[in-house]
Amino acid sequence: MYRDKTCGELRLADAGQEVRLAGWVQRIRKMGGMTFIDLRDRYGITQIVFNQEINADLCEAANGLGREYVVEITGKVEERTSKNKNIPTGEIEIIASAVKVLNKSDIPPFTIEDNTDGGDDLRMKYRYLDLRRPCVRKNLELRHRMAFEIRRYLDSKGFLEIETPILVKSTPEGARDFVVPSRMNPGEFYALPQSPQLFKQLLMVSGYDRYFQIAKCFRDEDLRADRQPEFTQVDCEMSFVEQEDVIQMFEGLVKHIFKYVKDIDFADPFPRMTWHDAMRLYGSDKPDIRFGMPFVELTDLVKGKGFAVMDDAELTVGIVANGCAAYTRKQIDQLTDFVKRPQVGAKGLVWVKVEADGSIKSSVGKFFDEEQLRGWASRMGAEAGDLMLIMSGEAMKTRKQLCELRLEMGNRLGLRDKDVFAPLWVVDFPLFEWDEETQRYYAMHHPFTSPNPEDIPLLHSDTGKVRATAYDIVVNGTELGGGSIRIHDSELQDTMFELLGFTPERAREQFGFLMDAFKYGAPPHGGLALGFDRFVSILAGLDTIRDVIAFPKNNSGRDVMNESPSQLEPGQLEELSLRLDLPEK
RNA sequence: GGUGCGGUAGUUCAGCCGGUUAGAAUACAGGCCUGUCACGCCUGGGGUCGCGGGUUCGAGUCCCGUCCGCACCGCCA
Repeated sequence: MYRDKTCGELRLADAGQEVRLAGWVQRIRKMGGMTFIDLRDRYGITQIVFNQEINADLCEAANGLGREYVVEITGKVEERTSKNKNIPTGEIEIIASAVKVLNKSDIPPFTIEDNTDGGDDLRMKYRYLDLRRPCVRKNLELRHRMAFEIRRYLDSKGFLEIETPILVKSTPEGARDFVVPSRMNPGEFYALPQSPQLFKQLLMVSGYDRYFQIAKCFRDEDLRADRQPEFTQVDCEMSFVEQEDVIQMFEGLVKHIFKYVKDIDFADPFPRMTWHDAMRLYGSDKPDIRFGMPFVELTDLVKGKGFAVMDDAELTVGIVANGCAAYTRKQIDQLTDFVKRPQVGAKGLVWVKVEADGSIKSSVGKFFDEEQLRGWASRMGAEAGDLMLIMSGEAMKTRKQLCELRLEMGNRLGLRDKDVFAPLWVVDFPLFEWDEETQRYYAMHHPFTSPNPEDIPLLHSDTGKVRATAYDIVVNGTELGGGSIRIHDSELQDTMFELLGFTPERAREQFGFLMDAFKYGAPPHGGLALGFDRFVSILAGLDTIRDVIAFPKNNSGRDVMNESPSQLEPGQLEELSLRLDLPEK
């Protein structure tokens, strides 16, 4: 052993002990006659002292150390004469009697501390150094503790963790697959799983009525701050359950983890909102309900007054920003620019101020008289000092645009506190989504999602209206997870495939094994998957999941540390019977 | 595929309306300093201004292209 204590554990009570520590040199402070070294490991920092008068050679050796050298220190724990209250070991220091350099280090390209001088790009290139920083380490520690506690909790509820394959069959539905060529089966490919969906349903057929897995999933789509091509889900499935049972079970898990990590108690059940209400009131299927500012529709009030924008619009809808009537022209212009950005894509923004003295000012005074505008204010509940922000256009688009504006106003008004958590179940999702381009229905969730039993008669007559037995759990505007009750009846499954435009042959080719399995006594079942990376990042108060993943990919799906993806040797391609056909540059 | 922002010292950045030898902080090296803990003070080294082309008497600065990074839209059942 190179050490008998860590750099984080020694306290005043240990004074007098002879100890051996090992770690990295965080910082050297040379005072002339004496030298201080901050020695760092995973557990903390301990100050080592060298004194010219006591041991000149040793002090000289300490002066020769550099940042991030790996050293073994032997010495005696002593009470400090001047204590440092900022660190747990700040009451003691080690009077060194021996120093052994276990390894030297080049000068690191950035400083190894929470307030590093390194940019994101550089930190990713030297991720192994970045991971030495306490704030990054804490995120991975949190991730570990959450994974551990989720396993413990689900185990206590009788769930079995069962691993499912990583090399699976490619399916055309859903996200793009990552594919892996099969050497032994030339011209054929595996896919990496987008989720263990089909396997967990098969496990239900097999009678493993409570399954879970902390599973790596893969999707070959473009990245975002909260989207990586490989990510982790807490994937679960239960048999003999209805929607309510699944919601109860995983609300329990989420509450437990909030209590465990944050010591937050949610006394009441999480609120629930239908998908329809979420879209109507917040313009999003994952509303951030840390703050109000719900949408209020004005379509009927604004038509026929000669304002073409609103006359022609399918929907006119607004929000009230409390206390923002004092916004300057410049501030309102900023909001207008915000919604006109290509990412939001609105044509413009109508505003109405109810001034502090009760008078009305607006950008549409030419078209609407004061009485009409007061009618808007009364419908929207705007009072003196409030600002109404109103948008018009095609219904779904306008809702999405106003949703962006609402979140922006939430940010501006400081209503999106990272330490406040507002979980929410969104239920009654539509089963199908119409796609204009291909002129067909797609499964909003996936093709195994069961319709709401009440809506089964509508399947053929009013397909778009059919509700799914599907539910999402949303926290602070982030989709934390989602699930559904699955179809366990092969006849209903056939109907689904038919409505989704699968020929029976194609359905059989893609999902034959599942359809076969369902012939042999499939129990009613359903489940849910939680985005584990997102869960950790929400609890860590981070905007990006990259900081809770040890070795994440960058914006272009590259690992800048090991420079993957990379080209193959020609021999490898040959072995796989593959030839490249790259476009000319 | 698209939009926006960025790329200047090891690092983080400043550099105006194009004009002398491209700066600061930090890191690094040397020196001084016996109670520091973001120690302090002095000195010093360090630049392919991402790359290519263009405009100009003159380009870090303007234009075009390209590469890279970040955020977002599309995409993500």
